[in-house]
Amino acid sequence: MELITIKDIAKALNLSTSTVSRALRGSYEINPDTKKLVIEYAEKYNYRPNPIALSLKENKSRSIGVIVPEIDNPFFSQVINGIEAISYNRGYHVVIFQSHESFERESINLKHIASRRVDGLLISLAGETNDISQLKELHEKGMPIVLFDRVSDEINTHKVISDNFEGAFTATEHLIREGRRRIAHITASPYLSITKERVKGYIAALNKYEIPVDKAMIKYSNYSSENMELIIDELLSETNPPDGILTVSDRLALGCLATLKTKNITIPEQISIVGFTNLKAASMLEPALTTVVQPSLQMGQRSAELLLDLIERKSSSIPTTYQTFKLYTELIIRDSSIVSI
Amino acid sequence: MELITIKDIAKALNLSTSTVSRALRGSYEINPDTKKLVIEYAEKYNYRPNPIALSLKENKSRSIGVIVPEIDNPFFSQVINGIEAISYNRGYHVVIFQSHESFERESINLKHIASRRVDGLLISLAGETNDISQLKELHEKGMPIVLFDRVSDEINTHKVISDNFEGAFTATEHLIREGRRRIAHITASPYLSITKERVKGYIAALNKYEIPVDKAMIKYSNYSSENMELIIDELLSETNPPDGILTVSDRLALGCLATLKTKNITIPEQISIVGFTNLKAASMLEPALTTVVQPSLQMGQRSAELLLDLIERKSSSIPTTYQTFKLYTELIIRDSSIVSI
DNA sequence: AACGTTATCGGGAACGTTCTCATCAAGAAA
DNA sequence: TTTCTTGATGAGAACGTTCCCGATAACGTT
Repeated sequence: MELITIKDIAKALNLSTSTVSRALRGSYEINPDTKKLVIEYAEKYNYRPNPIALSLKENKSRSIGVIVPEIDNPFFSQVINGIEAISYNRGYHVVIFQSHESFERESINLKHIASRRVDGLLISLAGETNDISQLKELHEKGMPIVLFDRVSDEINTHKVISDNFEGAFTATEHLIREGRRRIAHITASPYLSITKERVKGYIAALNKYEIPVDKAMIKYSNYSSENMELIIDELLSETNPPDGILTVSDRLALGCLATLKTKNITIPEQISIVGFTNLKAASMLEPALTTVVQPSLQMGQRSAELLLDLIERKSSSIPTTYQTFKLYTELIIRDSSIVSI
Repeated sequence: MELITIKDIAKALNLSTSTVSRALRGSYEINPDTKKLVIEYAEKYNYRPNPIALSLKENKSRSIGVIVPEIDNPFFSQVINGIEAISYNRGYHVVIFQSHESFERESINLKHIASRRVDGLLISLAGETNDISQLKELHEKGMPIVLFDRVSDEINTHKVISDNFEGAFTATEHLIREGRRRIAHITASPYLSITKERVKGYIAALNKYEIPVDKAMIKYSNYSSENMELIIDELLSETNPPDGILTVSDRLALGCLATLKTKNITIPEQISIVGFTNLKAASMLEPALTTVVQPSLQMGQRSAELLLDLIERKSSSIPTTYQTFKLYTELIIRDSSIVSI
């Protein structure tokens, strides 16, 4: 029932714990006979080293923490998939935390992590988060941290992001080339890096085609559906309503689509839509949704690799120069944005 | 930079570790002045108890392991969401493992978990898994385990499942009432409990309406899309091809829909479709997909509650009688299965 | 004056490992 | 013979806590 320990083996075999420990890890200075004896006994009674004792001794847990806004979100669950794959291969465990877009919740999670049950941290900032001093402090205390997707300039460490500017630019340009001139942009929390970068890409595309930028066409949304209803209403009641919408995130794209449908607005005829989303069902939506897809799996893999390198390098105290890795997005054009024929 | 320990405090304040420890946990037998001194010092230098040391001492980690086939799957990510919510509230951490439907991978994960870095285990079996002796052994060794969704009769512990029989029965009956008489069933691995129960529900519905059961209409699939292509081809090349399909799981429903579309088969006219899926986009698919939705979030919550109760009861060694909790499914009827008007 | 209380505190074992130092016998070199 | 290697093993500290036992002083009781 209970797991056997090195002490138990030592007692049973009339050896010292030192000898057993060495025999188990195949030290050369142990008599082959003794070694065999110990190993066979360990085998027989299914000895497993206690990872917690190891952790205490070596002051590391071989596990990493991951804080995401929402696990039940295709983008993030794909990222976590990537993280898990790499971590698994390198012998680390993945401990999941959700911030639910809440600063307070994120803060509490960080506190847990600060009492280092984990060797490193992978985090994508919550929508509410405007102050990352706690994260910085943790980093300064020596915790290896890699930020992904929703990052911050205020902290100097590795970051892995999508090329949000390019993605938004290309998507907006596509809408323009399809003849749209009044393009709205529904995006997430204004604090988020992804938001800022995408807004920039959106504006840059408008500028390139000399289309005036109208602040009223840029809407910041949290993720509730009532909110989406409100936003769409606002946009439609403009004297000059939009003929195209660029939407950010899986949830917003879906919400936007649903809301427009209830209002019997034809897509793409009346309004074209492009989403930033990793929905696998995007091609089978009605209408098939044009989307900017992000390399979510790769983002998870890359982030995990960087973090684990950081963790393992830390011990050898090689100084590191931090970098920001930008992954390419891809615009997949489908019915929701094809007007011209 | 480094975290401070009780020893550090003791040294700095010229006290013993015992006193510091007691002061920190507010023991009555400590002089209020001393207590105040210690607490202020701890506060100032941001003392955090080392959870690993606690774990070693108390022989528990305050974290639970979760093994799911695939985290990047709406159903499971919703379940994990529920698990995380409960665990968070009760002060436990969630460690994620994926089996990728592979028995070997599941087995390796179980091995990791066996060297108990976790206090309990939540698991949904892999599609390949036919032999759960390892899981049973782990359970017999005293590891609290709760199975969810994909369970097994061979192990006696708490289980949380959807009413798969009822779900499949209702869905099949719905197709029959819509006039379908030749109903195929595309399902998952034959080893899985969910598969067996749903097949039973499907057959029971056919029996009720005295429709003959044709083994050729029941297809077991893994999750690759080539496989789906093959299955659909087989079904269509029957002398008596199906006019309705009941599909299990998010992935299969989506794959089935996509494949039928490429073959230009009209839904629901030529073939009606009902999926077992938790896709949020189901209502916006083309056509809107009739689905049996499972209470995934609740399943996660319930499972976590049961497991944590088990863990905390274990210490007081109150004997437990194990139960299987069945959660209700809901059939949401949409365009993909409505023929009659 | 001898003893019991009470209030505070310290010593040290224990959790499971690893690792640094011994220790000790046997054989080799002087 | 004496000293030096070499091979094989054990003792014990350390990682950070908690907790069981004392220990010590300052009192109060007889």
